[in-house]
Amino acid sequence: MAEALDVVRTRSAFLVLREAFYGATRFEEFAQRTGLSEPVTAARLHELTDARILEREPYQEPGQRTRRLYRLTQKGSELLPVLVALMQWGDRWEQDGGARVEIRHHGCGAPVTAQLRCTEDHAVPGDELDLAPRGRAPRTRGR
Amino acid sequence: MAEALDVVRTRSAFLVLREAFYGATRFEEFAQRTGLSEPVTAARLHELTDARILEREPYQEPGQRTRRLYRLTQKGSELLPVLVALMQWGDRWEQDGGARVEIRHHGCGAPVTAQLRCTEDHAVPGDELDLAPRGRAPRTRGR
DNA sequence: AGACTGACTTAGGCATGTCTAAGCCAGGTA
DNA sequence: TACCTGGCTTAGACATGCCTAAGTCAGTCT
Repeated sequence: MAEALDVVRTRSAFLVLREAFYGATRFEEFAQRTGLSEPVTAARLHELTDARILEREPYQEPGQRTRRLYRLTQKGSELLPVLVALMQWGDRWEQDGGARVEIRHHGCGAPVTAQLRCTEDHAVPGDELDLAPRGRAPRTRGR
Repeated sequence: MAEALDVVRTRSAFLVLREAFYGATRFEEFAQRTGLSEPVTAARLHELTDARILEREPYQEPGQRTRRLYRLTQKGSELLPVLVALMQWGDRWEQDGGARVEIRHHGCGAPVTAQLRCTEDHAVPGDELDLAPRGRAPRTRGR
């Protein structure tokens, strides 16, 4: 899980990723929205691109020079449940201020949450979960 | 979401939290399993306790002095979907080595995943999601 | 009483993350 | 041609994260 951790570990990487999900594509968009300095923004965009979480593509607006935009790859998009789960938890438990983000199903408009399901499609509460790390006895946690 | 980020941000905090889910309760268990040094382990346990993600409780084994054990609070337990989503992504995309953790439904034995669902109980793929940030992130330069 | 042990704390140091300030470069505009 | 602008890179400094080594302290065992 080392790489997964790296992606979310630093504040800056997380913010860049979050803005990618919100729809940022240009360098300056990332820098402004995240509030990060330009060097850090550049470094994170490179790292995320190297990790194939973002990809770069040249584009050109009329009367403008060619530029590069950054967009999420498939691998990057699949981090969405992590982000959603984090936001959800923050909204529920964080003291200062309520929800900052609305997450809704585009089709039906209903709010979206990240939840645990088994492949038999049962909703799985925390105390019905077996977490079995390599080599150790399974333990049930929760509540 | 600042606090949610803090919880997962540093490597050490994440590892401590992960071991709490795996079932660690004693100081030395945390230190050994995470591989963190004692000072860092102590600092993270304190911070997580202050954040009410863990709670301490004195206990005593026969013939032993009283000790404290650390366990997840309700608030802490609800971080589980975040962890599961991260592990799942890591197992799917990480190069070196396959799945390190098995996550199963205790009742039926089926593997568990974190997935996005709306309150109408539709499974929500990434491209059917409306992410609408309410109010832009303030520029927080200078920490 | 004195040694032992688990659970920490303190001190000091290197590595990493982030910042500001300044510079560079390519392409379009005047 | 010279200038301007977006998109970076470089340099230097400070803050934080993590480490090792060593010390402290409360209770148990002999």
